[in-house]
Formats: sequence, structure tokens, C-alpha cells
Amino acid sequence: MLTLKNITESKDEVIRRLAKKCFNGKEIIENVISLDEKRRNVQTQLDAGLAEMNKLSKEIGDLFKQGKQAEANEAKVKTTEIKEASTKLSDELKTIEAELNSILVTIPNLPHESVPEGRVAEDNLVERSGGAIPELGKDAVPHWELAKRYDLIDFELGVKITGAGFPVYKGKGARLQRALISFFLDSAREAGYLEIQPPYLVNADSGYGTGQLPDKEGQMYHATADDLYLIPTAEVPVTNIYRDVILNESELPVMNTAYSACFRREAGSYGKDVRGLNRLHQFDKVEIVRIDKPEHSYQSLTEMVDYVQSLVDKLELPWRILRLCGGDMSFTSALTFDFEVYSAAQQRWLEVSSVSNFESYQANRLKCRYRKADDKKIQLCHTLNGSALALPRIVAALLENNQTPDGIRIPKTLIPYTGFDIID
RNA sequence: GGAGAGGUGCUCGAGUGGUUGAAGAGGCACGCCUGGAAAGCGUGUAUACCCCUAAAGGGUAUCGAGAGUUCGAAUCUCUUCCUCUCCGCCA
Repeated sequence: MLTLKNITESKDEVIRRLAKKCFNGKEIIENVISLDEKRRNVQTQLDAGLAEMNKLSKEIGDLFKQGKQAEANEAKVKTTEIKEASTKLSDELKTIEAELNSILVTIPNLPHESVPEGRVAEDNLVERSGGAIPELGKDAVPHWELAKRYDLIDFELGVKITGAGFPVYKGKGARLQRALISFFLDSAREAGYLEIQPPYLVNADSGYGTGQLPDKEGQMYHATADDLYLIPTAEVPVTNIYRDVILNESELPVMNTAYSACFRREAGSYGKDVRGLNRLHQFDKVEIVRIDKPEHSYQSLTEMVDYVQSLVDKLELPWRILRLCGGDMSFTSALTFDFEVYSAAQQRWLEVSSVSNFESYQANRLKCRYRKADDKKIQLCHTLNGSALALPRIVAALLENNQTPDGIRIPKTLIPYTGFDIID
């Protein structure tokens, strides 16, 4: 969430920038500011009362020690009044703070100045693109048919075992998954990221830390018996490593990578969007996460985007990078680049990665801070993450784009990992 | 799941009602000492919020979390979470 300091110190700018995210913040920001004034006022009064109490308590203690019982008892009477007032003020403070917090979590992050105006996906800017879109013959088929033809992925079997959106990968289909995961992790490590194997279940605190809770609770599978949540992305456990942590400036940027299975309930979805591998309840993804200092975070974002680009290039997939417009960005992001690869048989672009800088929005909730080297002051870190990459749609594009009469060709980079060069 | 022990600052560790934000030790930082280093000596070493702010300064809260008793709680009571040990189960 946004910091109170940011809101109160640059109210007009905050309102202006929120507008780009199609968020009318005028009224809500005014409300925050007046609540904050009230909060400070109440705390000042409360603190004064408590200070008086502490003073009196010490005096009473001294009086008892000196055996002056009568005077001590007299002083006790005075405390009752102060105590009552303090209790009232304290309750008031808690109410105000809770209200303030509940409002703050409804305000989205401010978009970066470079975010284009726009409301919907069509308003996103194509930043750049690469790779050649293959010319497939008339008999080209979508990946779900290829998966069946070569017995790579069994969607119906997944339905039997679990339900829709939980495919079973078999044979070369399973080996391709494993190859991609290894390739992505090895590449990330070579690029300087520390490999992490996180838990797949997280507690509620972690859910709040990265912002899945409370508003997006429905997106996550909830293991109610133990009150744990299945992770929708490795971002959640990996970023939460740094919850309530004060890093040294010299440790930044932190660069972590993790593979995990990801679980998403994805309530509203329909039609061709959900065919085959396009949208699943369980899928595999390698994530990259960075924690950085503010003045370097956009450099980090650029490096992350370039890194993801190197992956799709190595996989020989046609790709494009979108700079998301204000209206299409996620709630928490300040700047997001989406990667799409072209799925030649479906004749559509598929999102395979989303690389974002959250600036201090997520860090504020996480309380992830760092100590500056020069003046030792503590301030919020910036957090960033990106998929590098999500497997299902990469697999869809690989299968479709590389289909030939003889079988499905495996890109050169992947062959050492798969152990085969063609699926036939 | 059953039984027991325990959660204190960067770490270890003392502390069973009153100048304890917290002894002591270690670590770390800076300074002195040294030709250099070690040892030694000295100083410092939490976070959040509020007031005041140019700076300095002052206040409040925090000893897993929450509630209670009390003029006063790290210390007493209750609730809760977590960790460890033994048993059971088990990849």
C-alpha cells in the first residue's frame, strides 16, 4: 500500500497519478488525510495521558517505599481518571487506524510516469518484438490436438483424478516440462540469481504480505483445516522471505529465482481462453524476484526484461513486449511489461511473462526495508518480480509453432535438457 | 495425535511486580594504542509512531501475539500462535 507520508505530502500528485489507473482518488485521498490528522491528534492526547500515568506510578512507588501509605492512596485516586480517559483514547486510536488501513488497502499503486494512458488491453503499447512468426500449413493444429496425437498431455485423465485444469503430462510431454524448468533455473543462476526452493503452502501473514489477501482470497486454494494457502506463484513465498527484514544497502539488489507449481482457482474464465494449456488451475513457473534500492530499481526492471527476452529468443519463439497501460496494470504495480509469444495454430498472442516493478507499494506492506550505507537511515525497498517463465503457454507455442509432418521439433537450446530433438 | 519444556535485543544469556529498553558476554562499528596487525582500552550499537523541528530535544509503545489483574507487568492470570524434546504415525 501507499505510505501515509507519500499521500499527505503530495496529495495532488497522488490524485493525478491515480487517475491514470482509472482510479478516482480525490474523495478517498481527502478522507485519508483527514483521518490521519485525527489519528495524530488522538495519539498526541493519548501519549500525554500515558506519560502522566507513568509519572504518577513512579511517585506512588516511591511513596510506598517511604511508608507514606496515606499519600500514596491519595495519588492512586488521581490515576483512575487518567486511566479511563486513556482507555477511551486508545480505543478511538485503534478504530481510526483500522479504518485508515482498510481504506489504504483499496488504493492502488501509483503508475510510473512512463505508463501509457489507456483503459483496456488494446491500449497497451508494443514496446518491441522479435522472432519470426512461422508459416504453418493448412493442416496445422492447436496444441491440445498435438498433445493428444503424440500422447503428451492428458486433460481428461486430469479431470478424472482432480478436475478440469489439472492436466497429466506423460512421456515426452512430462520430460519437456522438466527440461524447461531446468533450463529456466540454470539460465537464471547464470544470470546471477540465487536459486530458492520455497514452500508451496503459505500462512495468512504471507498472503497479506504480497497482497493476495484480503481482497484476492478467492484466487487461492485454501487448506482450511490448517488455515494455509496454496501459492498462486513463487513470488509469494520468495518475497515473504524479506517480510519484516531490514537489509543492508550492500546486500542489494537481492536476486532470487524459484521454480514452483502454481495453483489458481481463477473463478471467472470462459471460452477459447481456457482451451488446452491456455489457462490452468495448476501450472509450473520459474519466477525471478528482486529487492532493490529505489534509485536502482528501474535499472533492475530493465535487466529483468532483457533477461526474459533472452529466454524467448533462445526458445526461438516469436515474441513481443507490451508496456501495459494504466487501466490494464495490476493493482500493485508501478510499471509492468508483459511478454507474449505467438501461438501460430491458435493465431493469437499468449501472455507468458509479466515483469513488474512494485516500487515500495509491496515493501510497505511487507515491511521490507534497508539501511542506507551513508547516513544509516532506514527506508523501504523496492520489490520487483517477473515470470521467467510460465510453462504452459510456452509449451503450447513450442508445440504449435514447431509442428512438422515428421513431428514436433525441439529448439536447439533445449535438446541437452530434453534428451531428444523431436517428438514423434 | 499423546506427554513435557520453552519463546527476552544482531547472537548467547540474566532477570518472579517498581528509575529494566532491559544486567552480563559475544558480535559489529568508530576511536585510542601499534611500523603494521593482534591483544588491550574507550565509545556506540533496536524499531514504529507522536510532539517539536533548521538542528538538537522530548513523549508513547514494543521482552512471540492478544486480553486481564495492578497506581505500576518481561515478571502474576487467561486465551492463542510458534519452536524444541520424547512417544505414536510416516516419505
